[in-house]
Amino acid sequence: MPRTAQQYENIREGKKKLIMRTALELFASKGFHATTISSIAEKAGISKGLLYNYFENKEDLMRSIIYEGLENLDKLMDPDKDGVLTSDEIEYMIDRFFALLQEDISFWRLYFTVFVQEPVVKLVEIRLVNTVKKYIEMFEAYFRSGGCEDPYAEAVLFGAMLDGIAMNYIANPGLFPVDKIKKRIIRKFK
Amino acid sequence: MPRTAQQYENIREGKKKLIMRTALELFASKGFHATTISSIAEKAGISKGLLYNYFENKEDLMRSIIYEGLENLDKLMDPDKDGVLTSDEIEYMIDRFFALLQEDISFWRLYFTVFVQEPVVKLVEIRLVNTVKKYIEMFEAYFRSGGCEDPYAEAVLFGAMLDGIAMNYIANPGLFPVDKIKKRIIRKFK
Amino acid sequence: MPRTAQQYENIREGKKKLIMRTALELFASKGFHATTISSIAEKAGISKGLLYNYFENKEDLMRSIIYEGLENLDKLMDPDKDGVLTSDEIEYMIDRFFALLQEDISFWRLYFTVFVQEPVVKLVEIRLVNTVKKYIEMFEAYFRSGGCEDPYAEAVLFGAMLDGIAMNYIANPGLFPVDKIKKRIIRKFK
Amino acid sequence: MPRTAQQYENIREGKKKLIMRTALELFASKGFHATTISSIAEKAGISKGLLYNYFENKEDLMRSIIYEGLENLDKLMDPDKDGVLTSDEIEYMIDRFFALLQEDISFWRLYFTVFVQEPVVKLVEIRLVNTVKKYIEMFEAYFRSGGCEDPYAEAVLFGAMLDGIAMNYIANPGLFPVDKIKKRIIRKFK
DNA sequence: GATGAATGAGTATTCATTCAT
DNA sequence: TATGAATGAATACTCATTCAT
Repeated sequence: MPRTAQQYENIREGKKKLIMRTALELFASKGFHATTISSIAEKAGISKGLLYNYFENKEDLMRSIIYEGLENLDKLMDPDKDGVLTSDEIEYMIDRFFALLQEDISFWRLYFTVFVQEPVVKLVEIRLVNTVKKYIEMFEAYFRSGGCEDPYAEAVLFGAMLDGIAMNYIANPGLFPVDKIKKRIIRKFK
Repeated sequence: MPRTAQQYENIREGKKKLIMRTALELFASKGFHATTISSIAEKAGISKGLLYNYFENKEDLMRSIIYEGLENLDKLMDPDKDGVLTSDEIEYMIDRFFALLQEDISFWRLYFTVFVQEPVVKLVEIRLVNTVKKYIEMFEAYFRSGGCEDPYAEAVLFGAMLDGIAMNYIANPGLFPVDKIKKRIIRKFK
Repeated sequence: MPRTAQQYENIREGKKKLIMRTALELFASKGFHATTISSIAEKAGISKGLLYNYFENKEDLMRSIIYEGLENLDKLMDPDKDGVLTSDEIEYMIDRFFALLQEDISFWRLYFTVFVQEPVVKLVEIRLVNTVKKYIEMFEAYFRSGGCEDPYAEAVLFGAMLDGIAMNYIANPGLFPVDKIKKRIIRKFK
Repeated sequence: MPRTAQQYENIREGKKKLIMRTALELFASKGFHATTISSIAEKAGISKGLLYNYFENKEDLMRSIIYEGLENLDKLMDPDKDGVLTSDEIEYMIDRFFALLQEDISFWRLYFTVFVQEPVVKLVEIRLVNTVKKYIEMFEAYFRSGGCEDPYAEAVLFGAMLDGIAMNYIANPGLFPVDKIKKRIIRKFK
């Protein structure tokens, strides 16, 4: 008597998450190329072969992780989904941004790995560019409504600053003065 | 025959520069792991074996490139070597920063590769942290002399912003509004 | 309940045939090694596990297919089972040979795969050699009764020719002039 | 002081031949898929890595072997290169055919492996079809000049017979009555 | 009988590095 | 100094087979 379809689905879902989480941590700490499939499997407590039951190959695994992360980002960062940020929403967003940064440093490390570095997976790059573009547009609208003279440049600068903060934070989480920086930003840009 | 020795030295120096320049471009465009020694040798027009006459191994080559880049950075960014930035000097520095960014995009790509991502070469990381620290200190002194209430946080924020700008620039050089951003920064921080 | 047992038996028999037929086609088109158990199961619409309820392993499946094919060959090619071919029987046999060739090209492809090439399954080879030997003996007796001076050589040549025809036919079924060849052979050897 | 270009060329040529000869024997006896790169390297007394200095991959190695074999066939089988066979030439050709068969049974085994079986290498197939076509045309011209009523069918039949003979020979070299068969063919077709 | 998740040994291929010339 | 043939350890990926359900 085989398992029911639902049972199989549950097994698959759990295992997939486990593999993705494990791989995320390793990719983030050692980099994509330096992380071996064997090490992922070992750390996840499964066989190498099983990994290929869930992901076509190493790149597919990487892509899946990034995609899921970007989806989470989308969900959490645009509260009312109207694409327009109020003054309170920008404060909330900055708050969420720092929270996410501290919650899941591994994802952000991977995010920058992809963003800056090697053309690891082209498909991811496209998705990434779109996400970035969407944020810039939201910021631009925000600064325009605030009467800024060059809202596009201000938006790009604001985005770059957030990137820079994230990057410096992940490079040295212990020494980075998160709270002070957060306050300064809110004061400066709200 | 001292001249002959000198000539040899010149040849060596020239070859070394050639290899480093070639490797820098490949590392920056394809990443450290994805760049093979063979491809460097081929692009530089030398044999694989010769490369090992000049560098101990692939990591040593990487490290040499980063070191040289950081030295150039040092030279160009602190004009009078007194570790103190005047208002004019900070404008000059910002100007130089953008100039360097546009002059040598490959180096910056590599810089971020190392900064954000994989612990490619530990020795480089130490050198990098020192450079960053020095800059932050200079910025801090500058903001303190300007009467800023929390000069350290402001310095970190300023540094992060420059990082973020550089990162976004190299991610998409054609679309990044360099000049507008430069103006805004000078106005904001001078 | 003997009927139920019989029904089970029928189900088993049907499934077994289904698997064998499916595997035959895949083995013939892609080769033994390049055909995966997964692909057989998928094409047959069953699970991988079930396949192992019917066959011990991949080789056993291969062997079963070849055995069954050779049995069919035996049945169809020696009408009166007396081991002696009359002139009419040889015409009938040639006719049957071409009919089988056209009916089941997949089996013949597999047959030659085993015959010529890799020692895929040793057990099959023995069975194969016996079948071939039996045919040669029949041919030899036929040519001897016809007064041929070297009936053994003639029989081997005749057998080789049939093999060669089959091989060329399966290599290029569309272009091979089956009917003309058949006529020529009957004229030549009857 | 590096070796001269000629020295390198000699080394490469010798090594390439060694690898091809070794691989031919293994491919022929065990089949393409069942032969591992490791086993080829080991038998040839070289490292696995070196093999990839000479051939792009396993398929490229296979293709190279078949190509070279077909070129040898071309050289040996059409003495005066005019594409026309005289009565003496066909006798010579048959003679050469049997000589080649006995000289290099490994190549023929491989030849049939490719001919009959798995679509190992598509490029080889095209080359093979062309070779076969050329022979058939030569035979057809020969039978036409001899006044045969259906020279094309006769040519195909003749080609098929040679194939069948080769196939039966390699399947069982010790038992196959080579000389008797050769005589019969010459008598029948000259 | 039937399922498909799980295993792990096996394989092709890559590439930094060495070294004889 | 310079070359490139040679090595071998490392790695992604495959697939026949098992087994809990």
